[in-house]
Amino acid sequence: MRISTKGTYGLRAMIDLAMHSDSGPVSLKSIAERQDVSELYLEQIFALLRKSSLVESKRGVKGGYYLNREPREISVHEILECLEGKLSIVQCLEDGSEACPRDQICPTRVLWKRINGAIARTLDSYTLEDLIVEARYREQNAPDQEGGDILS
Amino acid sequence: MRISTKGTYGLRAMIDLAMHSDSGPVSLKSIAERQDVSELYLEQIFALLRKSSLVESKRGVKGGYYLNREPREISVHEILECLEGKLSIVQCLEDGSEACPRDQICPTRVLWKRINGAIARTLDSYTLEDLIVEARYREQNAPDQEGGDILS
DNA sequence: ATATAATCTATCAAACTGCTATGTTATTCT
DNA sequence: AGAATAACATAGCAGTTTGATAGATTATAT
Repeated sequence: MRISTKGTYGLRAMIDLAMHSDSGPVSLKSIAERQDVSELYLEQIFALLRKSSLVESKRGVKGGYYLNREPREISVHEILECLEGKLSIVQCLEDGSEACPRDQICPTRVLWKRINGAIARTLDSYTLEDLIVEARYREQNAPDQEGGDILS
Repeated sequence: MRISTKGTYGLRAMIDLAMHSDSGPVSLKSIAERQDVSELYLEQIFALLRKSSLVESKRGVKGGYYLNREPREISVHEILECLEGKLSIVQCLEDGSEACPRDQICPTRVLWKRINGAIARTLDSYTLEDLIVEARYREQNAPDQEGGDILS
């Protein structure tokens, strides 16, 4: 299964959320603005994150979302599985997939399992905190985009 | 990018082709029967394999396809890329994808690249020959399915 | 000549993706 | 109390992809 915008937006939103949660709940509106994605689409994404208890919410004015655990206690794997379902490079090894009649003789099954394993291991090795560190680093070292105003 | 049936059928078909190419070209009809997939669909798949020179063909009676190289000289990666295009877990790192305006600051990019790398490395480590060995092994050790006739 | 099998082009239904639209409910602030 | 804010819920929808099918043409062995 390829990771769709649901997963990529969601992960970026979680990083954004973590980086802006010093002063209470973070509204989807603010995340949507900073990340330049549809707020309505984010709503759907956060509905899933909430169901998996990765975030909690507070309604009304000054409301918004906040993380339910420390960033270093949240693996990227968890976030993506919550949004995309069990990740598998092929459909036949996916969660709800009906049993393949060829599974006993299929010579490619081993291969797909290895790839799924490699993906899972990579995702498990990253926590949300790791990505926050990465984000902060990039913030500092990014080419200055504000300066663009002057140059035309 | 998830690997679709195009890739999985194609890979299985290549294994099948390799295992039955002792006596000249192998027809798609025979592959389709053995692998239980649509012959017309296989045609589209083999059109791609031929364009990438992984197979060659001979028309007419006694015609069919044959491998252009030895199975151990053909990596699974090649076969799948030929059928699915450059494999990437996310669209933004895909081949024809337009440059992401956020690529300099995106904290998740590293992660996707790692996963793509892990997938590529796994696929590179398998040749068609490896899968043939796997297939022969499974052929021998599979639960006897012919016996089913007797038991109703 | 006939049967076989590749080759080519077009079409298509169903599913998925990436949204948008339209509300309703809860909470804070004035 | 009332207005503004923001989560929550459900429905719809255009565009793309997927997994084929259909029909016709060309090449080759017997």
